[in-house]
Amino acid sequence: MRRLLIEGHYPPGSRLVEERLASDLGVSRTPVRQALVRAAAEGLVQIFPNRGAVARSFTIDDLLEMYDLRALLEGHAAYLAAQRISPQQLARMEAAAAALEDSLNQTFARREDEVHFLVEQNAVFHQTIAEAAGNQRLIAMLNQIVAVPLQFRSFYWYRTEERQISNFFHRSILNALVLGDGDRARAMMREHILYGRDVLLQSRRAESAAVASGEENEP
Amino acid sequence: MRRLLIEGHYPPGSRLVEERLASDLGVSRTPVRQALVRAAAEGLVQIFPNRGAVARSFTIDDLLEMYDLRALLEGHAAYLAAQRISPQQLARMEAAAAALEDSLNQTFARREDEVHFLVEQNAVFHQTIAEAAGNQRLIAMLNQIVAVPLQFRSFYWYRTEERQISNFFHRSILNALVLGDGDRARAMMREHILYGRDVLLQSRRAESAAVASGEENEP
DNA sequence: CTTGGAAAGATTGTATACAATATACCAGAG
DNA sequence: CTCTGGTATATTGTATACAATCTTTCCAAG
Repeated sequence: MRRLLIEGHYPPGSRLVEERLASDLGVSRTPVRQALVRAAAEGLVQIFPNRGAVARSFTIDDLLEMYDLRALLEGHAAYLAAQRISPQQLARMEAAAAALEDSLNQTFARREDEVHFLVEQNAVFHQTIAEAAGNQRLIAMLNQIVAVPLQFRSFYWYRTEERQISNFFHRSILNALVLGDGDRARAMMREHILYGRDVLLQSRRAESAAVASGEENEP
Repeated sequence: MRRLLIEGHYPPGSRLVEERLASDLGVSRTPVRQALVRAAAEGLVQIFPNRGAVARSFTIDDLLEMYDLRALLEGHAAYLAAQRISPQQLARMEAAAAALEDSLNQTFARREDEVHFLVEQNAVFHQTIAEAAGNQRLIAMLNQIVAVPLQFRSFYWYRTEERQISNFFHRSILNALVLGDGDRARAMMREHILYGRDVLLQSRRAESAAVASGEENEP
């Protein structure tokens, strides 16, 4: 809920003074505090006793940790889904995969709209698998992990080549699920996520290097 | 923190009225609310908007879900630990395993003390592996999952045969870690946990049956 | 006897006030 | 000029008061 506000608006590492948040949101400190406690439990902010909260910043190691767990959990979800997924759920995934493919030939009014659409359809694809796995706690854990890198990975959706590879993985996973082959579904899902991780890290490293060198020789 | 209070004191499914908790703990509603929000984020209680919180009750299916995830996560932790564990950590695990073995021949003043000791040493063994895996988020996730069934599994520690088998698994895991064999460590950890699951479920089912049949033909 | 609805009671959600704690700033001594 | 100590300010932690919402009860009509 407040997650969206925190993710986008407040830069990582910045102090979150309760009174300021309260006036920003037009409420008093009480509900703000609750939201902070909750966000802290989800790992989005850190609360230091008597010293307030800061928007949690994520290092490269943090991202590695999260992607490692995501590969494990989503791989497992895909494995379980292969035995239990319903025709309706398969249809929804099929539609999402097709939408992601079609979008390569579509043109959007604004780049933001396009990214938003891609993130949305991708979420449908992955959430349907988690749902089909039929483990509520698994879903909850994935929600915690998947949400975090969203603030970074927008760039991911800008490059055509990565999108094509991503689409290919989606089709492979879908195919394995249709065949009920849990092992293949898991393997493909793992690769899909670890590939996404590598793209993200490559980009982050390039970014850091650009910043380090002064960031003025860019095209 | 409040977790301990909730686990032991308030029966699952009971309403947690804020004012009552406040007077029980000698504080006002404000900190109680925060604790409830936090506990809800951790899955220990459920909060229904405008209708208050209830101590979450866990069905057999919930336990199956948790053990499934625990096998996945701890198995993964054991796999990672095989490559990274330090001699100090191995020594700590060795000591815990030995303590669990020795306790079979020891006699305790009270049964409660014995169970407490066993749970403690077992926690050291498992937490050291999670720690050696070197993934903070993995540790956090395991803490959430492992804590919950503690309210049920005390019975587990009463039977000699199960304890011997559990000790055997501990030795197998330890041996695999010493050899740096991640695959074996993962396989043994998975079996260890799934065996624990089966024992727990068997007991729960027997319990339900006893309740259903009137619970008066018991020795 | 059952059912609909309104009022009373109980409980949660929010705002505000005050106390406790940490941080920043300034003065004075070394 | 630097370091130490104290005071002032800012911010968090808690308590209490009030508003919003839900639940229960009771009464009347069918």
